[in-house]
Amino acid sequence: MLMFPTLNEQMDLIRSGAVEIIPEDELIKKIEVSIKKNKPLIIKLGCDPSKPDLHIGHAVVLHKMRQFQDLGHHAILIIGDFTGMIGDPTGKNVTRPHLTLEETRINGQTYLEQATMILSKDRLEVRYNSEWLGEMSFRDVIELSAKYTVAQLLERDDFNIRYKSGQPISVHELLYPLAQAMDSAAINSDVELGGTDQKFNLLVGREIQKAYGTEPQVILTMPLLEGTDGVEKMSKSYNNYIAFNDTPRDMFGKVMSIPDNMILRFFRYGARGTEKDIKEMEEQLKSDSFNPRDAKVRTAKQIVAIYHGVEAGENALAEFEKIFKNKDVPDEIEEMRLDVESQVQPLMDVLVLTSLAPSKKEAKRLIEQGGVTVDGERIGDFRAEIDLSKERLIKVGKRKFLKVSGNLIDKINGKMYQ
RNA sequence: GGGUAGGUACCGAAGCGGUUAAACGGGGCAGACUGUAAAUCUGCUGAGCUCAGCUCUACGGAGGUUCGAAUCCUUCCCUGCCCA
Repeated sequence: MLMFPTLNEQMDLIRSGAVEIIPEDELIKKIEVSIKKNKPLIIKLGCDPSKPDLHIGHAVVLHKMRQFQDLGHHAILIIGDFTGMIGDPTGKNVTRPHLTLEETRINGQTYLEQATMILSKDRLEVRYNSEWLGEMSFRDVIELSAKYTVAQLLERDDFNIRYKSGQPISVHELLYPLAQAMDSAAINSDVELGGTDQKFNLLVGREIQKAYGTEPQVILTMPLLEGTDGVEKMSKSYNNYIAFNDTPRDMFGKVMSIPDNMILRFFRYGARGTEKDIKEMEEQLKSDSFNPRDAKVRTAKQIVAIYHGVEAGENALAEFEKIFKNKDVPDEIEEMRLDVESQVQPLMDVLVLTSLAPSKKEAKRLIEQGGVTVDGERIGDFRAEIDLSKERLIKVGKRKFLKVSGNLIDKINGKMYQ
């Protein structure tokens, strides 16, 4: 038999880090009923499978979902395979390309794999919204859209801005919030989680649930974590993200690159810092004798540990110190063998063939700017050649390392020598 | 349906017949510096080559005028706004 923590215990944990809970008293009531009837709440989190690469910004809300699971509630992850075909309006004036159902399905699977790095697999249900949205007839859609008005939809900030500034809004984009709201009605969610940018959509869910005669969900919003630049929100398009699938080394380095004033935020929302630890770090950062770098290291280690384990966090730290403090080379460097007709190759070509540079022009620039090192020796002449008969260590910029060697092949019949 | 304003490189935005691979800003990359992959400063930022030079591709698409077009003309596509 399940035992739920007390109301206060639940609320303390649920409130921590949340921006808004609307309306909070309804949540309290729901939890009270849940404890009394010993019945878990249904917690909804929708995800957009058009972008299957999760980053730490997405993690904020997943961590919250996990807390609900730990409290004994039932998590439903909705993969928006159907809505993915529409694409959530991003506020950008470009309407995004639509994906096919198959594509969104594949992405959804990838998404799930990553999400379960944070979510528990117990008390987790995964639903695809094509299940109900795909079944709706045009009549159903009209019925649904009759329950909401254009003016209400235009209240949404990004619609509003686009409308006022004369940028296009397609009708299907307007329909998106309604589709998402339909999900809530379909699964009877008690609580829906989302980033603060989702507030509008989440609230529409309440209205639509009421319109279909079910108890409205409570919405809980989490902040949007800024990216490594500390300015824009974390997003792939700003290239300021830390992906779940980043290597420990990259993850660590990226955390180390955040501005000092972001340390606490990353610690709380990215590293899952407890209230107690956050307080402690806050005090430390206030003291002059404390080096903010140490707080960053702690945050970085903890974040790496979530995705790669504690040991990986320690190793990443060691590597980082090696590369940047001691300007040394990392322990593990990727190796690559190139098929060549001659062991002596122009360095520029090698850079392009190994994808260290995207084009020969770019390779030339890198060399001329002194960004390329072979076996520790800086090469300044873009015409330089490199002998690949033994393994060479090429370094491009501060943090790209590659061991390259040549693999002689016969041009005529493609046979390998060696 | 009528009128009108637009569509420029990764993004924003100049240019409105030649000296424009296209000002400026952001972003990105490299170098110096640093606790730091932060901040700051400097440089670079379409591609290929027999590389202080040459060639090709590029200003929504397709044609045309011209010695020469992102810039002028025709036409098509896309978008905003106003009127109906």
